[in-house]
Amino acid sequence: MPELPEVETVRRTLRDRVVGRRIESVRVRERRLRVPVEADFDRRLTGATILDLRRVGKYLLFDLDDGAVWLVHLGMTGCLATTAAGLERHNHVAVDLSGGTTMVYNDPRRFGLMRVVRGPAPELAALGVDPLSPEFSPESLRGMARDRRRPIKNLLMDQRCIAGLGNIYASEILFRAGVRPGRRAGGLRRLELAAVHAATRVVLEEAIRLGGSSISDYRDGEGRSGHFQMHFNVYARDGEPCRRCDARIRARVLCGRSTFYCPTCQG
DNA sequence: ATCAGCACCTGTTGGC
DNA sequence: TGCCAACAGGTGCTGA
Repeated sequence: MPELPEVETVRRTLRDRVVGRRIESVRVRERRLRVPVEADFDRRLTGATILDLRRVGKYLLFDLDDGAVWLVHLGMTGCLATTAAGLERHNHVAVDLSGGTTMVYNDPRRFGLMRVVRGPAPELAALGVDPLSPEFSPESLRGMARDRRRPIKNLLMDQRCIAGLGNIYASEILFRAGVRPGRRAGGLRRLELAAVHAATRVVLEEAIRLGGSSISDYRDGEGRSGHFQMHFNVYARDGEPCRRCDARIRARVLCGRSTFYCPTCQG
Protein backbone atom coordinates (compact mmCIF):
# COMPACT_ATOMS: atom_id res chain seq x y z
CA MET A 1 0.00 0.00 0.00
CA PRO A 2 1.85 2.93 1.27
CA GLU A 3 4.81 4.36 -0.58
CA LEU A 4 6.34 7.73 0.10
CA PRO A 5 3.36 9.87 -1.04
CA GLU A 6 0.93 7.89 1.11
CA VAL A 7 3.17 7.94 4.18
CA GLU A 8 3.80 11.65 3.69
CA THR A 9 0.04 12.27 3.41
CA VAL A 10 -0.56 10.35 6.62
CA ARG A 11 2.15 12.43 8.29
CA ARG A 12 0.64 15.72 7.14
CA THR A 13 -2.91 14.82 8.09
CA LEU A 14 -1.89 13.43 11.47
CA ARG A 15 0.71 15.98 12.53
CA ASP A 16 -1.45 18.84 13.81
CA ARG A 17 -3.70 16.47 15.71
CA VAL A 18 -0.97 14.64 17.62
CA VAL A 19 1.94 17.03 18.13
CA GLY A 20 1.90 18.45 21.67
CA ARG A 21 -0.41 15.72 22.94
CA ARG A 22 0.40 13.37 25.77
CA ILE A 23 -0.02 9.62 25.30
CA GLU A 24 -2.52 8.68 28.01
CA SER A 25 -2.83 4.98 27.32
CA VAL A 26 -1.85 2.34 24.78
CA ARG A 27 -3.93 -0.69 23.93
CA VAL A 28 -2.27 -3.48 21.93
CA ARG A 29 -4.76 -6.10 20.80
CA GLU A 30 -2.50 -7.91 18.33
CA ARG A 31 1.27 -8.06 18.73
CA ARG A 32 1.97 -10.30 15.74
CA LEU A 33 3.01 -7.78 13.11
CA ARG A 34 5.88 -8.52 10.69
CA VAL A 35 8.13 -7.68 13.59
CA PRO A 36 6.26 -8.54 16.80
CA VAL A 37 5.31 -5.56 18.98
CA GLU A 38 7.62 -5.80 21.98
CA ALA A 39 6.24 -6.63 25.39
CA ASP A 40 7.22 -3.27 26.93
CA PHE A 41 5.94 -1.22 23.96
CA ASP A 42 2.88 0.03 25.85
CA ARG A 43 4.87 0.97 28.93
CA ARG A 44 7.55 2.83 26.96
CA LEU A 45 4.98 4.91 25.09
CA THR A 46 2.58 5.72 27.91
CA GLY A 47 3.09 9.09 29.55
CA ALA A 48 5.28 10.53 26.80
CA THR A 49 4.39 13.70 24.90
CA ILE A 50 4.69 13.81 21.11
CA LEU A 51 7.02 16.65 20.08
CA ASP A 52 7.04 16.10 16.33
CA LEU A 53 5.99 13.72 13.57
CA ARG A 54 8.56 13.12 10.84
CA ARG A 55 8.96 10.81 7.87
CA VAL A 56 12.07 9.05 6.65
CA GLY A 57 11.51 6.95 3.54
CA LYS A 58 8.39 4.90 4.27
CA TYR A 59 8.80 5.19 8.06
CA LEU A 60 6.83 7.48 10.33
CA LEU A 61 8.78 8.81 13.33
CA PHE A 62 7.06 10.21 16.40
CA ASP A 63 9.62 12.18 18.42
CA LEU A 64 8.88 11.82 22.13
CA ASP A 65 9.79 14.21 24.94
CA ASP A 66 11.85 11.57 26.75
CA GLY A 67 14.23 11.37 23.80
CA ALA A 68 12.84 8.11 22.42
CA VAL A 69 11.29 7.72 18.97
CA TRP A 70 8.15 5.77 18.15
CA LEU A 71 8.80 4.24 14.75
CA VAL A 72 5.99 2.96 12.48
CA HIS A 73 6.11 1.21 9.11
CA LEU A 74 2.74 0.66 7.42
CA GLY A 75 3.81 -2.38 5.42
CA MET A 76 1.35 -3.25 2.67
CA THR A 77 -2.03 -2.53 4.23
CA GLY A 78 -1.30 -0.51 7.35
CA CYS A 79 -3.41 2.55 8.22
CA LEU A 80 -2.81 4.99 11.03
CA ALA A 81 -5.69 7.39 11.60
CA THR A 82 -7.32 9.43 14.34
CA THR A 83 -10.87 8.75 13.26
CA ALA A 84 -11.77 6.14 15.82
CA ALA A 85 -14.52 4.40 13.90
CA GLY A 86 -15.28 1.96 16.66
CA LEU A 87 -14.06 -1.59 17.08
CA GLU A 88 -13.18 -2.59 13.58
CA ARG A 89 -11.57 -5.78 12.38
CA HIS A 90 -7.75 -5.57 12.21
CA ASN A 91 -7.51 -2.63 14.58
CA HIS A 92 -4.34 -3.88 16.26
CA VAL A 93 -3.17 -0.92 18.33
CA ALA A 94 -5.02 2.06 19.81
CA VAL A 95 -3.24 5.06 21.32
CA ASP A 96 -5.28 7.46 23.46
CA LEU A 97 -4.03 11.04 23.47
CA SER A 98 -4.75 13.93 25.76
CA GLY A 99 -7.68 15.99 24.55
CA GLY A 100 -9.75 12.96 23.68
CA THR A 101 -8.11 11.94 20.40
CA THR A 102 -7.47 8.26 19.72
CA MET A 103 -5.05 7.08 17.08
CA VAL A 104 -5.75 3.61 15.68
CA TYR A 105 -3.41 1.31 13.77
CA ASN A 106 -5.27 -0.99 11.38
CA ASP A 107 -3.44 -3.56 9.23
CA PRO A 108 -5.24 -6.58 7.72
CA ARG A 109 -2.10 -8.30 6.43
CA ARG A 110 0.03 -7.39 9.44
CA PHE A 111 3.13 -6.63 7.35
CA GLY A 112 3.74 -3.40 9.24
CA LEU A 113 5.88 -2.86 12.31
CA MET A 114 6.13 -0.46 15.21
CA ARG A 115 8.55 -0.10 18.08
CA VAL A 116 10.04 2.46 20.41
CA VAL A 117 13.73 3.14 19.85
CA ARG A 118 16.31 5.07 21.76
CA GLY A 119 19.36 6.14 19.80
CA PRO A 120 20.01 5.14 16.18
CA ALA A 121 17.57 2.62 14.76
CA PRO A 122 19.15 -0.08 12.58
CA GLU A 123 16.27 -0.05 10.08
CA LEU A 124 16.83 3.68 9.48
CA ALA A 125 20.62 3.41 9.30
CA ALA A 126 20.33 1.12 6.29
CA LEU A 127 18.15 3.52 4.30
CA GLY A 128 19.42 5.48 1.32
CA VAL A 129 18.59 9.06 0.39
CA ASP A 130 15.08 10.43 0.65
CA PRO A 131 14.04 11.33 -2.91
CA LEU A 132 12.61 14.67 -1.76
CA SER A 133 15.78 15.70 0.05
CA PRO A 134 18.56 17.80 -1.53
CA GLU A 135 20.88 14.79 -1.24
CA PHE A 136 18.92 13.18 -4.04
CA SER A 137 20.47 14.80 -7.10
CA PRO A 138 21.27 13.80 -10.68
CA GLU A 139 24.84 13.28 -9.50
CA SER A 140 23.92 11.02 -6.58
CA LEU A 141 21.64 8.99 -8.84
CA ARG A 142 24.49 8.60 -11.33
CA GLY A 143 26.70 7.36 -8.52
CA MET A 144 24.14 4.70 -7.57
CA ALA A 145 23.69 3.57 -11.18
CA ARG A 146 27.36 3.46 -12.12
CA ASP A 147 28.51 -0.01 -13.21
CA ARG A 148 25.28 -1.56 -12.00
CA ARG A 149 23.79 -4.28 -14.19
CA ARG A 150 20.53 -4.39 -12.28
CA PRO A 151 17.35 -2.96 -13.90
CA ILE A 152 16.79 0.74 -13.18
CA LYS A 153 13.36 -0.04 -11.70
CA ASN A 154 14.98 -2.40 -9.24
CA LEU A 155 17.46 0.28 -8.23
CA LEU A 156 14.68 2.84 -7.72
CA MET A 157 12.87 0.43 -5.39
CA ASP A 158 15.97 -0.49 -3.38
CA GLN A 159 15.45 1.25 -0.03
CA ARG A 160 19.21 1.17 0.64
CA CYS A 161 19.69 3.42 -2.41
CA ILE A 162 16.55 5.59 -2.46
CA ALA A 163 14.17 5.40 0.49
CA GLY A 164 10.47 5.72 -0.24
CA LEU A 165 9.75 4.48 -3.76
CA GLY A 166 7.70 1.33 -4.26
CA ASN A 167 6.12 -0.62 -7.08
CA ILE A 168 3.55 1.95 -8.19
CA TYR A 169 5.74 5.03 -8.29
CA ALA A 170 8.76 3.25 -9.81
CA SER A 171 6.63 2.37 -12.85
CA GLU A 172 5.04 5.83 -13.01
CA ILE A 173 8.41 7.60 -12.70
CA LEU A 174 9.99 5.56 -15.48
CA PHE A 175 7.04 6.28 -17.76
CA ARG A 176 7.39 9.99 -17.12
CA ALA A 177 11.15 9.73 -17.76
CA GLY A 178 10.65 7.75 -20.98
CA VAL A 179 12.90 4.91 -19.79
CA ARG A 180 12.12 1.17 -19.94
CA PRO A 181 12.01 -0.42 -16.48
CA GLY A 182 14.26 -3.31 -17.53
CA ARG A 183 17.15 -1.15 -18.79
CA ARG A 184 20.44 -1.79 -17.00
CA ALA A 185 21.01 1.09 -14.56
CA GLY A 186 24.68 1.34 -15.52
CA GLY A 187 23.80 1.50 -19.21
CA LEU A 188 21.66 4.64 -18.95
CA ARG A 189 23.07 7.81 -20.45
CA ARG A 190 23.59 10.93 -18.39
CA LEU A 191 20.55 12.58 -19.95
CA GLU A 192 18.33 9.58 -19.22
CA LEU A 193 19.35 9.51 -15.57
CA ALA A 194 18.68 13.24 -15.35
CA ALA A 195 15.20 12.54 -16.72
CA VAL A 196 14.63 9.80 -14.12
CA HIS A 197 15.74 12.17 -11.38
CA ALA A 198 13.45 14.96 -12.55
CA ALA A 199 10.52 12.57 -13.05
CA THR A 200 10.94 11.26 -9.50
CA ARG A 201 10.42 14.72 -8.06
CA VAL A 202 7.51 15.58 -10.35
CA VAL A 203 5.62 12.32 -9.82
CA LEU A 204 6.08 12.29 -6.04
CA GLU A 205 5.04 15.91 -5.63
CA GLU A 206 1.98 15.43 -7.80
CA ALA A 207 1.03 12.28 -5.89
CA ILE A 208 1.40 14.04 -2.54
CA ARG A 209 -0.67 16.94 -3.83
CA LEU A 210 -3.45 14.46 -4.63
CA GLY A 211 -3.21 12.76 -1.24
CA GLY A 212 -1.54 9.56 -2.47
CA SER A 213 -3.02 6.56 -4.28
CA SER A 214 -5.93 4.50 -2.94
CA ILE A 215 -6.14 1.19 -4.77
CA SER A 216 -8.18 -0.68 -2.23
CA ASP A 217 -7.61 0.24 1.37
CA TYR A 218 -5.14 3.10 1.75
CA ARG A 219 -6.52 5.98 3.83
CA ASP A 220 -4.87 9.10 5.23
CA GLY A 221 -4.65 10.14 8.88
CA GLU A 222 -8.28 11.23 8.82
CA GLY A 223 -9.58 8.18 7.01
CA ARG A 224 -9.87 9.75 3.56
CA SER A 225 -8.86 8.19 0.23
CA GLY A 226 -6.20 9.61 -2.07
CA HIS A 227 -6.78 10.47 -5.72
CA PHE A 228 -3.52 9.81 -7.56
CA GLN A 229 -4.83 6.42 -8.77
CA MET A 230 -6.99 8.37 -11.23
CA HIS A 231 -3.79 9.75 -12.74
CA PHE A 232 -1.86 6.51 -13.26
CA ASN A 233 -0.28 6.49 -16.71
CA VAL A 234 0.84 2.86 -16.64
CA TYR A 235 0.32 1.16 -13.26
CA ALA A 236 -2.34 -1.58 -13.54
CA ARG A 237 -3.25 -0.30 -17.02
CA ASP A 238 -1.91 -3.21 -19.10
CA GLY A 239 -3.85 -3.60 -22.34
CA GLU A 240 -5.25 -0.09 -22.06
CA PRO A 241 -4.18 2.70 -24.45
CA CYS A 242 -1.27 4.93 -23.50
CA ARG A 243 -2.56 8.41 -22.68
CA ARG A 244 0.29 9.92 -24.67
CA CYS A 245 0.61 7.78 -27.81
CA ASP A 246 -2.36 5.36 -27.77
CA ALA A 247 -0.16 2.22 -27.87
CA ARG A 248 -1.20 -0.60 -25.55
CA ILE A 249 0.40 -0.52 -22.10
CA ARG A 250 2.33 -3.71 -21.39
CA ALA A 251 2.91 -5.67 -18.19
CA ARG A 252 5.86 -7.89 -17.29
CA VAL A 253 7.36 -9.29 -14.15
CA LEU A 254 10.65 -7.71 -13.12
CA CYS A 255 12.44 -8.83 -10.00
CA GLY A 256 9.30 -10.55 -8.87
CA ARG A 257 7.06 -7.48 -9.16
CA SER A 258 4.44 -6.55 -11.76
CA THR A 259 5.85 -3.81 -13.93
CA PHE A 260 4.01 -1.61 -16.39
CA TYR A 261 5.32 0.46 -19.31
CA CYS A 262 4.48 1.89 -22.70
CA PRO A 263 6.47 0.11 -25.43
CA THR A 264 6.68 3.23 -27.61
CA CYS A 265 7.02 6.08 -25.10
CA GLN A 266 9.70 4.21 -23.14
CA GLY A 267 12.63 3.37 -25.38
C1' DA B 1 26.45 -8.78 -7.49
C1' DT B 2 22.09 -10.14 -8.66
C1' DC B 3 17.82 -12.49 -8.84
C1' DA B 4 14.23 -16.18 -8.45
C1' DG B 5 11.69 -18.24 -5.03
C1' DC B 6 9.74 -18.24 -0.91
C1' DA B 7 8.00 -16.53 3.55
C1' DC B 8 5.19 -13.57 6.34
C1' DC B 9 -0.65 -12.47 6.22
C1' DT B 10 -5.68 -11.42 4.72
C1' DG B 11 -8.81 -9.96 1.25
C1' DT B 12 -10.42 -9.52 -3.43
C1' DT B 13 -11.07 -11.00 -8.02
C1' DG B 14 -11.62 -13.90 -11.95
C1' DG B 15 -12.16 -18.41 -14.06
C1' DC B 16 -14.63 -22.56 -14.12
C1' DT C 1 -23.64 -20.19 -5.91
C1' DG C 2 -19.20 -22.24 -4.59
C1' DC C 3 -14.43 -23.44 -4.94
C1' DC C 4 -9.71 -22.44 -5.99
C1' DA C 5 -5.85 -20.09 -7.78
C1' DA C 6 -3.66 -15.87 -8.53
C1' DC C 7 -2.54 -11.61 -7.02
C1' DA C 8 -2.06 -7.19 -4.09
C1' DG C 9 1.06 -0.85 -2.13
C1' DG C 10 6.63 -4.26 1.52
C1' DT C 11 10.58 -6.47 3.29
C1' DG C 12 13.94 -10.02 4.14
C1' DC C 13 15.81 -14.45 3.82
C1' DT C 14 17.89 -18.51 1.15
C1' DG C 15 20.34 -20.52 -2.46
C1' DA C 16 21.97 -20.49 -7.08
